[in-house]
Amino acid sequence: MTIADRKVREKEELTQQILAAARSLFLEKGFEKTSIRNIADRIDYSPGIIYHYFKDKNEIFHALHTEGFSELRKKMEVLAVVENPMERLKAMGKIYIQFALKNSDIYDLMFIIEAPIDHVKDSSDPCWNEGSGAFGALRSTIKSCMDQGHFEGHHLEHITFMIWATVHGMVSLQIRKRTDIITPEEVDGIVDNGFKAFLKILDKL
Amino acid sequence: MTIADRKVREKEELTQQILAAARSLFLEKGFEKTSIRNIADRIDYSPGIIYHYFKDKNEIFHALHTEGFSELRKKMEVLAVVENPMERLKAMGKIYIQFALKNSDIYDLMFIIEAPIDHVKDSSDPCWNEGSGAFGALRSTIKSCMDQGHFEGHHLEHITFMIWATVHGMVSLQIRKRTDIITPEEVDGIVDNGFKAFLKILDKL
DNA sequence: TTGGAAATTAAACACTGTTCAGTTAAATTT
DNA sequence: AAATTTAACTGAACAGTGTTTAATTTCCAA
Repeated sequence: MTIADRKVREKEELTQQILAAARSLFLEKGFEKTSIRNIADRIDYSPGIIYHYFKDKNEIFHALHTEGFSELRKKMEVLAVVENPMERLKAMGKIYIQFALKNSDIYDLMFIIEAPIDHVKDSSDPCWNEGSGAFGALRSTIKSCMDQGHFEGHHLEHITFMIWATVHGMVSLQIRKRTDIITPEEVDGIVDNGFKAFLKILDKL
Repeated sequence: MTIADRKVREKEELTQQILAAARSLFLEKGFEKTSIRNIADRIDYSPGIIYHYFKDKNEIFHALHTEGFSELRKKMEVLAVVENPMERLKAMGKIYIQFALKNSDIYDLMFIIEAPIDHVKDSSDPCWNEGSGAFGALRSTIKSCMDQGHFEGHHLEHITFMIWATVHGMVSLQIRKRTDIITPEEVDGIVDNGFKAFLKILDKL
């Protein structure tokens, strides 16, 4: 089986090469402007080969999308040590913002870009799971907050969505350069300051 | 001058024709998938002619972008009658959400799409003005709220950004189809419910 | 009617994602 | 060792994109 094994390994290696090239090109130029030919050029193969490893450009998108979620989840894992759910919630926001602004192109892929994202609707995607996913962690943290008496009178799903949306709104306005105008003087800190204002509000709930 | 006048009129008419075709195609297929040739086909001209009326595709984008802002401003104008600033703020949110969800492609253009939007950074764009723009209205309404004692301890710019981001976050997640997963059972009402939760919070501030 | 300016076109350029008939090389069978 | 099958890979092609430009048509003024 050594030959078959090697073949499998080689195939896996080329898959990874394609993804690595796609990822780096994507970080340089963005998803839209990264072409199949760009990727092929970088790994010294012809454009056609990529279609033997991925159905189309969107499948590459999907692979990077999944990568992004598992990275975000990894960053969230360290928060397991924070016992106080309210403190944990705040820390999650901070980490989320950090992740989004430091990996804005991947965040773009995950939450902003429009794409034939059938798989995004796939609820079985692990990133959404209660146990393993980043969003499950958010929901269950907020649940714990409610168990402690916070967010009284609120529906779990609604408040979860609202909190997510607030943080997403801030970072996505920043990423898509819509913050420059409302506060032309202090663009850099606007997300941080907006988040601080949000925390001040959450503290009262 | 009648001939020169007619020429000017004709030129203006073709400009409007191009914009009308672009707008309708754009609403059908989205900005990215609307091509210069599509627009030219629809008005029975050759593709080249468009470049005599607009510098490039982005200038068409710009024109529609500006249109969108003046429409939003128009919808906001009716709120001048609402005396209570807190009530006015809530009504603004409702109208903003309505506008975004009913004109999601234009909203896309205004706040989500990535584009060489040099003009978006142009702070002189009337849509941002204190007096005439939609954002000025938001800011000054929140200022009035603060004058009445709301949002105590908050910085005007920060709370304005945060409130805007919250509403933007909700509609943009909806528009880009990221809501299906967190609440697969109730997608339709999630923005409304999230907004209601937000209002409940604002009421306490 | 003619000359020139303005409006419009057609063709080209360099790209894009994707497909597919071939070539090439390697593995299996005879 | 030779023949055959299988898989990997290529390169050219297709239909599309935004944009430029040389040529053409249209139209008005002298």
